[in-house]
Amino acid sequence: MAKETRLRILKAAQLAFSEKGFNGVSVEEIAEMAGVNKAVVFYYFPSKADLFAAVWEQSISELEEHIFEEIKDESVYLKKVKKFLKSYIDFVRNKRDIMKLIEREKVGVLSEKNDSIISRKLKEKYKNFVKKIVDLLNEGKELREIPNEVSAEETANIITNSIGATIFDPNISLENMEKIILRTITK
Amino acid sequence: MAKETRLRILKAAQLAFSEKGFNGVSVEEIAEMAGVNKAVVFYYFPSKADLFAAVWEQSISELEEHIFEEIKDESVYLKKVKKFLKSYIDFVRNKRDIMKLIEREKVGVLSEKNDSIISRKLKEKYKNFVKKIVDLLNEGKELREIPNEVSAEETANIITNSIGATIFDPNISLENMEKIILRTITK
DNA sequence: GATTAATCTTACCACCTGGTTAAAAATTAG
DNA sequence: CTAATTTTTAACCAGGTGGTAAGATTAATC
Repeated sequence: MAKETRLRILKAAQLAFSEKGFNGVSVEEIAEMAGVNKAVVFYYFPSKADLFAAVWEQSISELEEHIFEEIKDESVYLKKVKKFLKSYIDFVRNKRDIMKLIEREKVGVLSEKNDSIISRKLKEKYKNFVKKIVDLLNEGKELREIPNEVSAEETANIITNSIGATIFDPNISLENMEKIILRTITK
Repeated sequence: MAKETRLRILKAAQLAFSEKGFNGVSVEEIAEMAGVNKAVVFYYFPSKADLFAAVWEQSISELEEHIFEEIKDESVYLKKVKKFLKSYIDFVRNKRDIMKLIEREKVGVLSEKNDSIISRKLKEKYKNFVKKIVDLLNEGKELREIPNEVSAEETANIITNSIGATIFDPNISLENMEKIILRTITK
């Protein structure tokens, strides 16, 4: 066992939180799923909230890396933005549990009420991800590929909030989503 | 007191659930907010889940009625769809707690694996609301005001998931959102 | 092989949870 | 005014919660 234990707990927590949400799952459940004793969880993570923080940061990172790694070599803007949407959709399809976690906990993370250092960091993490999309869109405006009346912040908001939500409605076609979004941002 | 007690509990629960989510709030908390004894809550609602169900159904109804009441007299399609967006935005602005509740619990309601009669009804309630938007959009396609390549289901998905989410980001301009959505659905 | 450090287990705790019960208070009906 | 009914109260319960303490086991260091 030894060193991979922490990772097993993280993975189990990711799945558990994605299925039942932070408040819907107990540390004992997570421990069972990871095949470890409950106290071991607290050995590796000071509290349930800290465990969640670790899961959140890792989940956003995975999404972020998956999307932006694939488009970084593309220099033709329109191709880049198309690749961006494709890889976003790809992530929703293949990493359903991570996407579900993000969708489920987004509200709790962004909800302004709690202002502890830990929750401010989680908020930051997510906002930073969105900002990268805003930057991508602004790049297109500078290149005159995206019309000026399409504001980047709001478009990024539309993209992030509507693509992820599709996992809760099996009838939604991601291809149609892609088509509509592309239609919206291009002339 | 007497008959209005039930309503006070409902209102308190609506606020409580919107702020902390179903699992994040206890029945005792709700009771305190409503100014009643905890047992009174169980006197009016058989269980916490039933209380939530009542809150959910009422919240969706309020949103639904607010939006569709205002547009039912409009016969010019483009005006109707513009009014629709305006009243949607109006609701987000003025009924923040209800919107927050819907945004927060949407995931839980839609992804509930347990197919109990109660949770199936909640899912149904929300899907029915979305369907009304789909119908509105399809009406526009029949009237040739909305292009065929803009699929109604996916557009409704975009609208419902992105407008509501704005409450968690104070920097998002609802007017810009409106502009973008209008741009998307019209030629 | 002994010492030290890292990891894991068992047992426990105080508190909170949704929910119940039986009786008291308030309201309504006769 | 009294009896029946509705509404509210306080006290309680069994099970679960996040979290802790102390010791046992394993692994690393000398």
